[in-house]
Amino acid sequence: MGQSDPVMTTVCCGAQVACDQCDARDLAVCAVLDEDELRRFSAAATTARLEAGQTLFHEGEPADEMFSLTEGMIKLYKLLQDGRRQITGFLVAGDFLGLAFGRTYVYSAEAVTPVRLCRFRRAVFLRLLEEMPHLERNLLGRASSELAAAQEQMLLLGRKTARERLATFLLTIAERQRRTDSEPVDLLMSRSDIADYLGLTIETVSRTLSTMRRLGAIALDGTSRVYIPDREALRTIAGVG
Amino acid sequence: MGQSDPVMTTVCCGAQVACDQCDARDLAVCAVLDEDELRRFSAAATTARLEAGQTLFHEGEPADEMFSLTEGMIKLYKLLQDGRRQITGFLVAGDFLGLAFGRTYVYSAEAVTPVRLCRFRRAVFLRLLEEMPHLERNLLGRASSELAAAQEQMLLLGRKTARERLATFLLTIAERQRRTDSEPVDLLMSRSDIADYLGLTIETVSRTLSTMRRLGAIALDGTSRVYIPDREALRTIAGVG
DNA sequence: GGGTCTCATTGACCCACGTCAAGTTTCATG
DNA sequence: CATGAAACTTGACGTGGGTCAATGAGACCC
Repeated sequence: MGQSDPVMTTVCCGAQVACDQCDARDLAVCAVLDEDELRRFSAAATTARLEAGQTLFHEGEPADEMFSLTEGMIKLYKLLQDGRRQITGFLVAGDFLGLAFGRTYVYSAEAVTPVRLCRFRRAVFLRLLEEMPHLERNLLGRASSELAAAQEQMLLLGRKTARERLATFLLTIAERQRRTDSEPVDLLMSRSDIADYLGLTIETVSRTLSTMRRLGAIALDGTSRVYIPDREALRTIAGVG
Repeated sequence: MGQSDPVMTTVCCGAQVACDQCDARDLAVCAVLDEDELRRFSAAATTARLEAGQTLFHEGEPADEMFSLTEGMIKLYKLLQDGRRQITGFLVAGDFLGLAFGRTYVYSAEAVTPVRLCRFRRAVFLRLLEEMPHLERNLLGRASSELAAAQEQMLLLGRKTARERLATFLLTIAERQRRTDSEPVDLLMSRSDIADYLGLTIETVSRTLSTMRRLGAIALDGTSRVYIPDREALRTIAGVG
């Protein structure tokens, strides 16, 4: 029980990660746990890694596991039978996924970049949830924020123009990366992912970004590095204060 | 403490409602409370009524109260400055609204039909939440389902055609009203509400319903009563199994 | 350095849905 | 049962963004 013992997760895929040197230690659900809780929590977890493009799980599969993302980016999406895809969110370090009280996953999850995650058996996690009220409160808070973000996205998908969608998207990413106006933003995901997130086609995304560049609202360095010289101007385009 | 005492909520607007004769008793969050908890819970609540069209709260206002809808229908929506509106959901008896860990409401809420609700001061409700783990679990389950519904709606708004949107909408309502194929479905909300929920215009909603009627996929009685002769056929149109 | 593969950009054209403008139905009210 | 007023439907037409196709730009590999 010495305070200096690193809390270790079970070895998996050759990757052994100590919670106290985990990038997401202060971002993820485990941030609300005390030392003893963290010990039990991490004992229940295994770690996993995925390469970019690998699938974590598919919509409709039995929801036997839940995950906490510690590194990298994951996209969540739903498909229609003919292949039309809607990306419902991009998750980053600290985000939790797979929480399902139903029996199956309601979306698919795929790595955008290489990722690391903590992995929990569903039943084990639900037991921990009952033992740790902090944890449950934290998850409720997360669910509540995600819901607010989902509603914001419905407004975007239902009522905004292509230009407003792109402006909103860039601002959201810029705020998430906490950069100043002069620093560039890294998109990480492809045009195809952006299109499927914003309810557009890759051509429209490309054209709209080009137009914004021509107008001086943004500058592009390569395909995924974006400079936003004046966020306030972009906010005006985004149609939201 | 006699078991036969009806649990009463505080009088408000002249409406006095006993929990044990409340329509939503088995649907709402209070369904998970034991008798003692219910007593404390209802002691913390007042009841309220709204006429159709009245606003419960506006996006951006301080989120000082939370509500449990016991009767009628409420719509949630967000606005852009120029008046474009996106309805993010229709709530019915048993649904909870106003849960916000942030300081302000992130959407507006307005009565579609006359409604009754239980009303809680935010601080009081959050205290009850800490005392009643069942309640917290129930809210987490609700938030989780709402999130799944929101993702389904993103798929609809981002990727479905007008016809698919209407078919999906009608099926969702039919399932919510738990009617058989031969019984009609009551829409309750206006074409304008349907349009703003599905990311369309009222003209497109009207035209699409007319086309579906001409094709025999639905029959209309007045403007808000819809017969669905063959749900499976509508499911095919909706583009989802 | 050249070949190839993938992803992004750009152009030409098209169509589903939006806009604008009449009708028409419904329903509340005297 | 008239009389509005609001809600809904229908038609004619316009357009934002989709589709299809060609071109360009990296990245990777031999």
